[in-house]
Amino acid sequence: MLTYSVAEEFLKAIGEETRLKIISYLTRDSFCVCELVELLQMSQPSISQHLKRLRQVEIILEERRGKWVFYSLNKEHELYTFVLHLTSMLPPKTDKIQSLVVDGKRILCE
Amino acid sequence: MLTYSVAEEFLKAIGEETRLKIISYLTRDSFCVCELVELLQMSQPSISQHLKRLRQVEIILEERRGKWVFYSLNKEHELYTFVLHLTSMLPPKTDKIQSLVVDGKRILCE
DNA sequence: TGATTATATAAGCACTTGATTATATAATAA
DNA sequence: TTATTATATAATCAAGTGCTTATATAATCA
Repeated sequence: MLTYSVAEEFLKAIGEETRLKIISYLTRDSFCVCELVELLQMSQPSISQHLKRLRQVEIILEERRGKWVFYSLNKEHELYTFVLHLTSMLPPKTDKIQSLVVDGKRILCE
Repeated sequence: MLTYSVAEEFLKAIGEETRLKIISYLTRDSFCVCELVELLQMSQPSISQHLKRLRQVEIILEERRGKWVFYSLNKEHELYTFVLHLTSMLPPKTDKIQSLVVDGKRILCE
């Protein structure tokens, strides 16, 4: 059972356009920070700060692989299905991901 | 289909402890402002401002009856079931409502 | 080792938020 | 009509938000 305070924290964490887009991307696959920078066309510090906010409510998980840190959705989270329900109502972000793949830039930082 | 911007606005509107509690009360019944003031133990202007915020995203409806303005959940809202899903995970607010009824204060302003 | 790449963090700043106090508006009661 | 009750709005202010720029940390490469 959630508390009202925890629900507030969670909704504030996901209730921002950039963070909603990040979550939407992560429903498709896991991505490293530099890929999200490319997909969202925002500065790296800004993306890192948004990821931190999402990490704080534990809706995303991080995993370092060499130079890169990959982020994924936390499928064990109490509100994971709730998040999926929401993102299912939002425009899918598949097109931009496909562009990355086609351009051979699935990891494009270097 | 929602837009990311509309989803952000909506989550910001419901993502606040007092507003979540208001919504939770409204899943049980409709209430006038003065009842919500009593239930939530907050100032009348503060409650009115929270109600305004919820009205702006149209998740609640208002209806004047004499001196009182009653608020209810908008069951036609695109995100109504989403909201019910969320409140179902939060502690129910039935006890406090029952106290009002027992005290014969279901409309206690005057 | 030093240079490069990837990511995180800190400081600064404009903007938003949520409370309070004061006041305006709307309906009813005397 | 005037007084009272219910609700909405406005002004103020401290705290939070999200961006930018600058810098720190972490891993890899030459």
